[in-house]
Amino acid sequence: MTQSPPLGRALNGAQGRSRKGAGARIEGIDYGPLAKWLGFHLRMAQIASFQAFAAEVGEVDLSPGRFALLTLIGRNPGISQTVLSRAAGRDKSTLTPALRDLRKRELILCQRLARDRRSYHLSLTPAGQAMLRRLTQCAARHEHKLDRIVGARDRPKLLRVLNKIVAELG
Amino acid sequence: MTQSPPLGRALNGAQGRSRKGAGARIEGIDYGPLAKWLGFHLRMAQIASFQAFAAEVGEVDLSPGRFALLTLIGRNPGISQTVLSRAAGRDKSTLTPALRDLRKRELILCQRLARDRRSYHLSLTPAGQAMLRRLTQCAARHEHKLDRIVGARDRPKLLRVLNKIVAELG
DNA sequence: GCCAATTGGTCGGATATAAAACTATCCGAT
DNA sequence: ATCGGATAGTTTTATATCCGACCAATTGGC
Repeated sequence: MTQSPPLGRALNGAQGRSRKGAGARIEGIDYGPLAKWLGFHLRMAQIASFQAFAAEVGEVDLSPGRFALLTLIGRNPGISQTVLSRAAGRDKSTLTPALRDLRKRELILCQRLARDRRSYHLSLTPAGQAMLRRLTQCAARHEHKLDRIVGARDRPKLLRVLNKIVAELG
Repeated sequence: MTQSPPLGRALNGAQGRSRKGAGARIEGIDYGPLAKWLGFHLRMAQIASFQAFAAEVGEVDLSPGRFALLTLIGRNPGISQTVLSRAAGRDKSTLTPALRDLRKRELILCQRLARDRRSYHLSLTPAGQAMLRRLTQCAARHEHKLDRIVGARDRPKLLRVLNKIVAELG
């Protein structure tokens, strides 16, 4: 048995921050049933979105995946790693190296509380908050691009459908 | 600078075949701006879809990523690795181990033609065609699930939007 | 024809991810 | 109070992926 991608995987996640290939459909290729399958197109759209986001972030040296973590920690100070992993849709073991990196960069705080010394309480440092603000602006530009593509009218519907997929498949 | 995901991220593709966590939104968590961002939801939906597909495939020991490759090769016999990689939205270097595995399992044929001895002409073996048929049935079941979630009415629209994202961001 | 540029594929290095096994801690029942 | 099960994180192992560097074959300009 193997992994995925990341998809995705995902979207952001396990994919790279490539700017090269990948994206548009290729001329002269018969996609067969793939052309009609939502799963395949979800994957392709996620990859494209991820790459575009990475390009938007650009010089700021923080991957989209880390950005999602920062946002969730910023919004939920005191969150634990396990809950964070589920919120971000990743395995808890994945977070160990990611959070270690964020901690090393002084972007987050990992506090062991006396109350329960198994878990950590995660929170942002001031530097983390500043980084989050900066990235949030990049993300807003990226979302603006997507808005132009999707259209303001269809956007809420798209969000609803994606949510439904996540909720009912999970 | 880092990679992604896979998507997938993959996406998929680049994601794993997990069946565990990941999927539904978590109670009591404030997603903040993430809740409104298409990029994030694309990622989450792709991960959920990927995992559901992996569960559907189940005992058949072939990952969703390999399945996309088989489909594309089956539909485009004689395709080269580079074209295949772009069609599948992955880097060409990624295909080297994947195709080696498919070849070892006798599912595909890699022929060097005298015409241009750099490239391979890829095609399915009879076993590959049988495997593809089997997986196509799994995929159909998976798509049927998605159909129930998305609704037959909205499905074409969703496909169109996802396509547009891929086309215009690429 | 010859050499530079291009193209197809592979390799090595780095990161992301998941699953399973493990450690440490906590909690509940007896 | 103690022991067994549950919970939080980490580690280990295995894939997947990207990117840049590389090699081989082809092609085009001269």
